[in-house]
Amino acid sequence: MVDIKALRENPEEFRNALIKRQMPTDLLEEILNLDEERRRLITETNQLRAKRNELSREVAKLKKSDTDASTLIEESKQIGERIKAIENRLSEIDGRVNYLLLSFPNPPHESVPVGKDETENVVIRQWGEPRRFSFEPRAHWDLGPQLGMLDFDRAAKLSGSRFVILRKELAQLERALINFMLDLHTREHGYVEIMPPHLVSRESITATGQLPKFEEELYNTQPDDLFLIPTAEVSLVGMHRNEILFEADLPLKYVAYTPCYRREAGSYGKDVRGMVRVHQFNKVELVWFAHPEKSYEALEELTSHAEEVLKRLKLPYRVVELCTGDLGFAAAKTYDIEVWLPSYNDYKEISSCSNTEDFQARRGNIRYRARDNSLRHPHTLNGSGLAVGRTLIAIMENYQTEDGKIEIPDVLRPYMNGLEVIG
RNA sequence: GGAGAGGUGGCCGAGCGGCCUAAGGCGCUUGCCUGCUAAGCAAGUGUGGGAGUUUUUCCCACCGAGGGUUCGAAUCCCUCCCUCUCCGCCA
Repeated sequence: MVDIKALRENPEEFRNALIKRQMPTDLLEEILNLDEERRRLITETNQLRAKRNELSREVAKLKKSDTDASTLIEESKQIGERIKAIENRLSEIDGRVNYLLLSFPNPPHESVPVGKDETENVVIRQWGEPRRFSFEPRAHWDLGPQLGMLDFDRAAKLSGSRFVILRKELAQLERALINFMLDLHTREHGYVEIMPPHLVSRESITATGQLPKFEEELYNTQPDDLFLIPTAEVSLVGMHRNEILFEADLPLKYVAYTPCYRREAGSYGKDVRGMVRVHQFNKVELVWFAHPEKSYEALEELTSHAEEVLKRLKLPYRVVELCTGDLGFAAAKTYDIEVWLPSYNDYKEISSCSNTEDFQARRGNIRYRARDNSLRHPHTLNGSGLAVGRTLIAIMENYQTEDGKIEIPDVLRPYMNGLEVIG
């Protein structure tokens, strides 16, 4: 959530933020108009309340001295009615302003390249070389079923399209990847491992920014109105909702493995084959609560932690900085990590690392007590470390052999009982 | 699902119609003292909002959430949410 005070004092900056994001600016104008009316009405009710409080004190005095106070009481009553009338209008405005503020995207950081869409993202660095195959490489959606280890048909029977069943060594490899990633981040990168709930309340998921604007992307459960998390970021950030942290404890670094559930409502034509885009996938997620002055260093560090997974798996990747037009709603700055996929003959997103600055902390009322005793919002960062399903795809396709088998990357063999090849 | 208890500042906890401008303690900050640390002593320390000033300030709201009663609510009434204990069911 943006800071209404900052918005009021510097509307031009926020208007530019919307323009850079290729978004209409009408919600900004509406907020400014309502905010002005709101402040006028607040001033008015404050004055009326002050008057009423004064009358009340006098009534108390008169009653003590057994004097008639009916005139004052009558006046006080009338003031009460006026207050109520204004309050009705005020709560209407509050509701609307709040909704608009919750719908306002995070302004991009000044370092973010301005651009209209994903074609203007900037490649920052590249690691490894795509493998040159001496044969025609198979796509994972051919290779998996051939091995009898990916089953899209039965998954569709169970749940519909965009679901997948893993079998045998491929299921085991998915589990190995999860453990490998968790071990790396907890043992070498200093993260605290969390196993959080996958069902969260409306309030929790509003804090991270998925609500109120993107409800159609979420699975909602009734009658409890709980949401299946689209990413563990929701649970990890939400953990500290309405809390006051200690400055000395920052940064807090969490890692969690969870499944992620996404309706993929707007993506009917995209990635229709295979398990690149499915409604349920596993992910290991990294989240930081960082000191505001150190959050951009933190973003570099977090991104490097995600990259380290790919380096150890020896999977070629590149890091892309998203331009303003492609930036997610809650992010001030984002690096996407893209892994090489032979089936796409291109790099494909496998991690997205973002600094949301105080955007989520504000929405979630997460603060910390600074050394001078003041309260401030920490910055929150999140990144996949990594999307497990897509990592599995990358291994299948990049490590495949001519006879349709899959070599197991060295670092995963201890997690596979020493197995070297699948198939 | 049933019965009971409870939700008050960063934390613990008192208050149960106007003297609450929320006691007291812990913690935290600063200073003093001090081989270091700890202890001790002193002072300070709630949040949010509005108006003004940009140094000093004034006003309003907030005691789980929302309604209600009242001239006036942390305090009384209603609804809801959450936590804990016990019972039932259950992996």
